[in-house]
Amino acid sequence: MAISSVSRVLSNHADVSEDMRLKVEKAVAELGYEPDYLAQSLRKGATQTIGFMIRDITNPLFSIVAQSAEFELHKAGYSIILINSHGDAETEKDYFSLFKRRRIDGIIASLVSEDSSQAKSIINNLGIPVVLLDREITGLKASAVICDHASGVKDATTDLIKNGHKKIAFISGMKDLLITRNRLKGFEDAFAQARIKIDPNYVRLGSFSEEYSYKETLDLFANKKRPTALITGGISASAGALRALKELKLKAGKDVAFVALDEWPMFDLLSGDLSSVYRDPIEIGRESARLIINLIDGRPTLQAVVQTQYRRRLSSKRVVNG
Amino acid sequence: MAISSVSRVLSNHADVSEDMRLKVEKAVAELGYEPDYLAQSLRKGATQTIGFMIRDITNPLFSIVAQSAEFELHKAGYSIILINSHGDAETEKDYFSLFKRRRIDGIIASLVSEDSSQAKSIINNLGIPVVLLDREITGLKASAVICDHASGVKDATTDLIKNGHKKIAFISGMKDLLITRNRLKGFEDAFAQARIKIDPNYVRLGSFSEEYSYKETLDLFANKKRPTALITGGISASAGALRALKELKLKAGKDVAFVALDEWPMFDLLSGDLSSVYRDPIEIGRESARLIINLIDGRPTLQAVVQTQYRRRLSSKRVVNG
DNA sequence: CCTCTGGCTGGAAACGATTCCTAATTCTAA
DNA sequence: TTAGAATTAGGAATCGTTTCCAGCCAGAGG
Repeated sequence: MAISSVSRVLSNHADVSEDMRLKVEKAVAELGYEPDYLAQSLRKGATQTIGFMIRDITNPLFSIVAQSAEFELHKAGYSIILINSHGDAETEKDYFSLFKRRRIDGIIASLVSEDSSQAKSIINNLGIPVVLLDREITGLKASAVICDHASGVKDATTDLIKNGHKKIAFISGMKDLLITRNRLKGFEDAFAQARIKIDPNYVRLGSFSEEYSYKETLDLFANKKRPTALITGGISASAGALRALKELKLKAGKDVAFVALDEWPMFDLLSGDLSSVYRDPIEIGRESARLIINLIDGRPTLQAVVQTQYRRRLSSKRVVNG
Repeated sequence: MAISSVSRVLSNHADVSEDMRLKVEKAVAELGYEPDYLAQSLRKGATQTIGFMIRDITNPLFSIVAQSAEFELHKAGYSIILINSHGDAETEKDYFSLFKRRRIDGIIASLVSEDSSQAKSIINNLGIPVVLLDREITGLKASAVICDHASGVKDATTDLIKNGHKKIAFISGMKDLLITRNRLKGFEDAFAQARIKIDPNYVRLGSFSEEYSYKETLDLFANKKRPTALITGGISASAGALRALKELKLKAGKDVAFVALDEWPMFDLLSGDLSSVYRDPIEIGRESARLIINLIDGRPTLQAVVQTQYRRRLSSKRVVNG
C-alpha cells in the first residue's frame, strides 16, 4: 500500500480499485489518520484560509459581519484569520504582506481609507483575491459589498423634514470614504427634494470616532442656532453624540430628534425609542463570503448591494416649535 | 549562491561570512524575496498560529478579549484563527480536530461545558497547548485565565443587603460552569455573612441565553413574592432581564434594584445608572496570550487570576419599603 | 498464442523552506 | 613547507502531501 494510493483514496480519485479503497479505508480508520493541512497546502498551493481585516472587531456591527462570514466560509471548507488594523494605514499595509506570506487564498477587508494610492498598488500587486466592505476604489480588481446608505438616510431625513425639522445636524466620518459620501448623498437628496437649503454648519464630517462626535455635538449645542434633530453615522459616532446629549441634560428623542445610522445590541433598551437606519450585518457577512469564494473559483469581480432600511420610531417624530 | 546560504543569512545563522551576507541581502532587496510561511512551518513544525475558539464573537466582552489577545499575539509573531462554537459541543469537537490538522501551535478556548469527559479526553489527546477562559477542569493539562467572580458578586450582594434588600433574585448560566459556581459562591457568602437564608426560588441557574433570563424574570415577577433586587450574570442574561422589566413597565434601578455581572459598550447610556460587577476584558485577553506563549515555550501550566470589581451606582441603592 | 489496451499501483518528483553533513578554502602553527 | 584546525559554502535529506509517469497485470481481440 503506497502513500500515493492512500492519497488517491482520500481524494476520491477515479483510478482506485474497490479492493484498494477498502484496504485504505480500514487502515485509515484504525490509525485515525488525517492528512496534514500544511503539507496539502504547500503542494496544492491553496491554504483554505481567508484573511479578515477590519479596523476593530470590537465594533458590534463588524463582529456580527465576522461571525456571519466565518459561518459561511467554514461551510465551504475555509478558516479565517482575524486581524484588527486599528484604523492605521501602516498596520494595514503590514498585514497585507503578512497575508501574502501566509499564502492566504483570499482577503475580506474594510480598508482604512479609499484614496490611498499606496493601498491601491499593494492590493493590485498582491495577486490574491480581495473583497472590500463598503469601499469603492476605481481601478482596483476587487469585488465589494456595498450598502445602499443613501436610500435609508434619505428616507430618514425626509421623515424628519416632514415632522417639521429644518435644522438637522449630520455627524459622520471622513468624506474620502464611500460610506460617508453615500450617507451625505441621501441627506442632501432629501433636502433638495424638500427645496430646503442645508446649513453647512450643521454638517460635521471628520471622523468615526466617539471623541469626534462627542465634541461636535457639544459644539453644535453651544451654538445659538441649535439643531432640532441629529443624525449620527456609525455606532461610535452615535455613542459620542448620546454621551454629549446626556451631559447637556438633553434627552435624545424628547428634547432633540435623533436618528442613528446603524443599530447595535440592546439598541432598543436605550431610552427615547430611537429611530435608526438599519442594515443587516449577517447579510453583509454572507455576501462577502459568497463574493470571495466566487473570486477564488476564478469568476469575475462583482459588487453586491445590501439594502438599508429606515426604522421610524418615536425619536424622529417630535415636531419642533421654533 | 545556494538556497541554504540564503536561509542562513535570513535566519541570522552564525556560520555566514560578511561577503555572503551582503550578497544575499542585496539580492533579497532586489527581488523583494520573503520566505514562504507554509514551507517554513512544514519544515519547522510550528505554524505561528493560535486557534481562538469562543461561543460567539458577537458577545461584546469576548470580542474585546479576542482583540486584546490578537494584539498581544501579533507582537509575538503569531496570527490567530477565529472560530465560533455557537455553544455546541459537537461543533467544538470538530473544531479541535480542525486545529490539530492545521497544526496550530496553541489554542485559547472558552469551552461550552466543563464536565464533558469527551472534551477532556479530546484536549488531553490533542498534544497542543491549551489555555481555557474561565473554566476549570480537573485532570486536564491546560493553563487557565480565571476571573474572581466570587469577590465582586459578594461585594455587590452585601451592598444590596445593606440597602435593605432580602429578596434578591439571581439569574445566571448552568451550574456546571466554574463561572456560575463562583458567582453563586459570592452570592451565598454575602447572605451567610448577613445571617439571612436564601430563598431558593429566587435563584435561577439554567442558561446564559437571553430567552432564559427573559422568561425567568417574567416568572419571578408574576409571583406573589416579587424580588426587590435582581442580579443577572452575563451580558445576554442582563439583556433578557432588562427586556422583561421593560415589558412589565418596571424600571431597573428605580422600581427594582439591579446589578449586572459584566458591562458592555454603552452600558452607561442605559437609563437607571446601573451597578455592575466589572472585569477587564483587555486584561483577560492579554493574560491568555501570555499563558499560551508560556506553554508553547515549554514552560509549565499556570492559572492567572483576573480580579472583578463591584461598581456601585444608583441602581443598587434603592431601599425597599416592604 | 501473441499483442494491444486499459485499469491500477508504486516509485519519484515537486511544493519551498531548514538543517545536517561534507568538502573546499584559508589560516595557524610546527 | 606542510599538517591540522577553523571557517564557510553548497549539496542533499527532510517535513507530508499530491500528482505525474512508468510499468505490471489482466482481459480482449486477432
